[in-house]
Amino acid sequence: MSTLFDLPQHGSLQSAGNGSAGRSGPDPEALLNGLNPQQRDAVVHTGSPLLVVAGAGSGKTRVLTHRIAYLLAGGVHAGQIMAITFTNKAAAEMKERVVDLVGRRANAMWVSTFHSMCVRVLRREAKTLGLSSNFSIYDADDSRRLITMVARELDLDSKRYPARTLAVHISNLKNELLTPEDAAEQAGNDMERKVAQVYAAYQRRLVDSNAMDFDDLIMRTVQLLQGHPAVAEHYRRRFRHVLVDEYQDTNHAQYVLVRELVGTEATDTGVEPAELCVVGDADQSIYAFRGATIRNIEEFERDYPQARTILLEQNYRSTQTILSAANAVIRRNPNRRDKRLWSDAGDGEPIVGYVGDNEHDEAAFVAGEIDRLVDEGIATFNDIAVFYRTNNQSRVFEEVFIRLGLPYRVVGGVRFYERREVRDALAYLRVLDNPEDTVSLRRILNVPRRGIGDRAESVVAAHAEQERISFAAALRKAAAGEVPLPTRSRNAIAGFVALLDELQAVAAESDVAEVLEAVLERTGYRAELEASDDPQDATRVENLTELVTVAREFTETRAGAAPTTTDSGVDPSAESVVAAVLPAGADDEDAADLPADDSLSAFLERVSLVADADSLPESGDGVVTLMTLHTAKGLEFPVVFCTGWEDGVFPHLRALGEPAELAEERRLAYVGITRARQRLYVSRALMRSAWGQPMTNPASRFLTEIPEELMHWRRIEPERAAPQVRSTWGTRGGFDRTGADSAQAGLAARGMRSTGRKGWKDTVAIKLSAGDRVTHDKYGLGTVLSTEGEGPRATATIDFGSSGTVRLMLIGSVPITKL
DNA sequence: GATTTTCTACTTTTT
DNA sequence: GTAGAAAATC
Repeated sequence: MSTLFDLPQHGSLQSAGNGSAGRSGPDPEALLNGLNPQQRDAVVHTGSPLLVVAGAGSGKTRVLTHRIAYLLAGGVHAGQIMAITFTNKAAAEMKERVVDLVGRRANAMWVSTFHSMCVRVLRREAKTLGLSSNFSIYDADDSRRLITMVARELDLDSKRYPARTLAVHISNLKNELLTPEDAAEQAGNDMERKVAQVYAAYQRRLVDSNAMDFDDLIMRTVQLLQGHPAVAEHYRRRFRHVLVDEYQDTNHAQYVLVRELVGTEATDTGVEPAELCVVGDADQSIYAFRGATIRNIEEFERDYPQARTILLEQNYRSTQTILSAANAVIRRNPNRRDKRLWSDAGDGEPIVGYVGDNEHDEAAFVAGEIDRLVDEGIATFNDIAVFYRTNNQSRVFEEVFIRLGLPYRVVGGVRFYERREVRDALAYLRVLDNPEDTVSLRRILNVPRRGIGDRAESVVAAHAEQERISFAAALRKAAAGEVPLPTRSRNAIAGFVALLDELQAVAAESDVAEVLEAVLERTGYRAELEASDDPQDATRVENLTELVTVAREFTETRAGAAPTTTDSGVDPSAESVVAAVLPAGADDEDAADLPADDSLSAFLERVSLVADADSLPESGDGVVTLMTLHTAKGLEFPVVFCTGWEDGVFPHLRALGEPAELAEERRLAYVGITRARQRLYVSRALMRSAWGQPMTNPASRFLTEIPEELMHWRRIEPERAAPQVRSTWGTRGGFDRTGADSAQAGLAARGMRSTGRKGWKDTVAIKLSAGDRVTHDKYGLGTVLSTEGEGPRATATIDFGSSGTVRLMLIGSVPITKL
């Protein structure tokens, strides 16, 4: 069914690749075949910095890979090229495609994620920075644990200063390249002062543990380059071409890193700035919440005054109908550079809309429609994807799909490497690899239970602090009886220390899989799970077995004479987890810098940096793909179902009052719409249970932003608005009342609900102020714009989004709940 | 120190 | 509805 979209673009890629992959290198001109004029410009541009603004489906990857191939064909050595992506998958794909175009010599390029690239540099330059090259890499969970410990030691109220919040703040500071001292200096309120305090202690503890978190990897590389001109010059001399993908997702630290790598002017020794090419689309920036700043792409021309900008607006993916919808939605975002995607693929099918009574009805519609499309031969299961805003929305679909026997696969959710058992097992390995890794050590201290409780742990921790020794050292002293502890605790600790020594001995002479096996056996971890009658524990055992397989594959691949490509020797049917962990392109000239002789370190680094192991199903599995909108970025499907388009669900509740967040949600809608090639469905539900309670949600404002003429409504909201509901909550019918009347109606509804929850009196009066978010039994979700008057005369003007802006009296019992 | 119970707070998440 | 943490109890 994809014939409609088999445009010349796709064919020519193949021919350029196959025709020119010979040893002598491809003919540069052949690489331009089948490119449109803008793409061609981007490929051949030389000299000044280049920004390629690549709309969805405009052939961004083609431009990048062809540009690299073109450079290579023009005499640039592969070793002079650095290409940076955000995911390992994107890196592997890019390398593979360049290899297809120019052959194996492309393997000498550095194509990696920001983080891998930094690890590589940091390990190599460890001496310069005075750190040990076998540092551990802490992920978000490790770093949150460490922050919890630090906050507890500082006696912070864990309610007022939750570890999560502290972690976010510290991460933001690092993304802005601010040190603990900077943070302390500019702290303006209580939270910021505490954050600065925690940050300082946390950073000290990281260093003590010989560890870096993800943000450190970037920040410390920047510090390295800025603080050591000779090092910076070395890399600048070496990498003459730097390419950055998904530039809209870079944060400030990454932006500075790129600038330092490339250089802005010639060095004293005459090294000119490298050539920079960044590719991205501000409209697809959906990671601001992780620190990405759209500013970097918007201000590129200011950052690099010589820059040339090329716009790619021709889309090779979707029908014009789909693109028109995407354009119409994204146009509502303020302050954006206007960009209009167009296609010559024709209008295609209208966008199908559906309004379900509830989420089950919505899911049933989606399932039924999928069934029909496949039945009628319009699509295969593979062609179809279902998107939702949050992971928990997948459940309804799974239920219906199972009931109807539709094959599906949920992408994302709890990832393999985030599972408790996997992390526990890896923590053991990490302690064996880096005994100073306090977070991992404390994680496994009493896992499985061995009689070392909180009490004993804090005594040891306090002792470590007092004596200014590491936790590991204090633990050994405790085992030797040099720390005041009950005998029982002391014995337990002694047993644990002996166990670690024993495992250490195994680690010294075995490969990773064997060490892992020894850990699972000798700690009794596996035995405990096997003895359990909790069905979840059976899955845990399976996951651990899977982890052993991953380790074994890893060792085998490394042992086999220098693998040449990412996919060599990998059973295509093997779990994606395995594939993701295998060493990628280990045959470049720098392989010697890597911890090649130490398979444990190498394995741990791999699993830390390749956490997106549950990667996407390869096509051909014959399943429908279910995923969040975020996960969908970068993918495409012939048929796409965008579900849950309700204010409060999508856009998410938390974004309703914040213009910046709302804009990001809208970009998410844009991403979702533009994933579809031929058919797009958009649906919502009138009622949906959230947090155990049924909620009525108004239509998503994004839904109303799609021009009516592009839509074909399969089912719309019934005339009488909200349907009769027998539950103890909700409105009774959609009568068009005045504010006062609706307050009366709400009284009844509210009363019934309230008795069940917090009692009647609570609901009689409500205090609101501008910015508050509320739900109204009739109007749904809204944001308070302003309040007027006091006491019984108080009123509030509330923006209910698509339900309009309403002024309500706040007397008696308005059917309003403050969120 | 372990186990059970209660409470609470809920995005998205490339590394 | 549920997972993770804190508090209460054994």
